[in-house]
Amino acid sequence: MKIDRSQIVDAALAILNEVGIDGLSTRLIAQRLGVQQPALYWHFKGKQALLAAMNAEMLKRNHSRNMPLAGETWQEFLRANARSFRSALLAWRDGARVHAGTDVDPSHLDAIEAQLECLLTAGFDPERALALQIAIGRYVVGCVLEEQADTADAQDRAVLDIAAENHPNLAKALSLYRADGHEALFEAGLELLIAGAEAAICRA
Amino acid sequence: MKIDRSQIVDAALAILNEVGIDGLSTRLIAQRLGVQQPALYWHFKGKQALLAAMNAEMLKRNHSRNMPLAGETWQEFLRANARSFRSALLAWRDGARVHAGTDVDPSHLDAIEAQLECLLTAGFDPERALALQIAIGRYVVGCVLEEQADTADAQDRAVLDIAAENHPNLAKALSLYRADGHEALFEAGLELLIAGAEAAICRA
DNA sequence: AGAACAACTTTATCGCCGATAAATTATACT
DNA sequence: AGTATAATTTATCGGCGATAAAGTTGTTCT
Repeated sequence: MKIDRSQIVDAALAILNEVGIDGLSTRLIAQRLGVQQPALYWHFKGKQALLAAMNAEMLKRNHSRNMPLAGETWQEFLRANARSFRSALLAWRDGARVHAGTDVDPSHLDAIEAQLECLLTAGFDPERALALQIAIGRYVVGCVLEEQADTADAQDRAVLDIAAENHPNLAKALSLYRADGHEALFEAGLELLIAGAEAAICRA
Repeated sequence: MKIDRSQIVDAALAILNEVGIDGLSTRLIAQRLGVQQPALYWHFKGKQALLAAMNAEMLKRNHSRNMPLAGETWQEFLRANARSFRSALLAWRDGARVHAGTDVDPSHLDAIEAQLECLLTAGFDPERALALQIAIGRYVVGCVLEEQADTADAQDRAVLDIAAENHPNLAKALSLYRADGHEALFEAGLELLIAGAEAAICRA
């Protein structure tokens, strides 16, 4: 059987969804491809390189909104961009853990350049523009990481409920948290960042 | 040799700083304690439980600003709290990776309650107060995670420099990024979140 | 045709890992 | 002294990422 890099990445992503990143082994991937495990090492230097390729493929498939559109305000673009990034990480099990710990992908530099351009045109100075972009990126990764790590079962939730009985503020907030879910929480933080940027640009 | 949980956690944290989380093995910890590896399993159900204890100890030792002080504005407290949290994660190698993937520590519920109280007094509704706290927490984790993952050597930096030659905005931003460093970047994002919260509360 | 070479996979093996079971020793209490 | 409980040791399991070396396949040059 002859295989190439893209087949390996495809198989690895499929298995990632089935067993999660902790269960993702080179042996499992090779088995799926009908090949012996060391064969993968001809195509990838090591597992780290494979994870980097998986990350790139994840983003390529789902992170579509990485360039500003004509006529789009910077706020609209930042929202769309952040949501697109989040979706891409959420689209695969443990996507955020796959992404974290990969280096900057040089193929995205064009997009970064265009994004900066959009912010500079809006009146940000280069320092603030970069800080804003990086802050949103790190916020997104932090959010998805916790969202995908959230394995709280009924028992865990009960423990929190009992603890909350003596913490009225927490109890109130907790019920809102559960009703709204991860997405509303993500959006709320995203709006904080954008509103903060608006305030900063008005002050400038 | 007789050991207890706190000795194990101490040894594990020391070794964490020496070899990083990927090199942290139960055998290494046991060796340091002059004990056989399965001995650890009497004190901890598994490695996950040990990591949770390490996380708790990390925060206990360094995350001191987790309660609002009398007379402190909510902005001042949020800043101090976020910086304290960040310092605690930075204080050990791969601290953010240790922290990510641990569940909410019930022993911190009192602090969370007091923090919410502080924000509610300032005029936030419970939903926004919780969202603000969570957003800051996730932002901090995202920041430290990338900061500690940043192993870019001279060669990586050179690759970025070359790529930046065709990307003037990126080049400008990059030089600022390198001059200011991780801390300034962290502070900039933190100020965005707080400014956004100020805007939200004024609108309410 | 046949040799040389490169591309790719297999077989075999290394040293490590987390975890469990069962036997063993230490400690504390009566 | 004797017994229960706490704690550790020995032995072992299955699985992991990685490497070395041998084998296979297909192409190219003469």
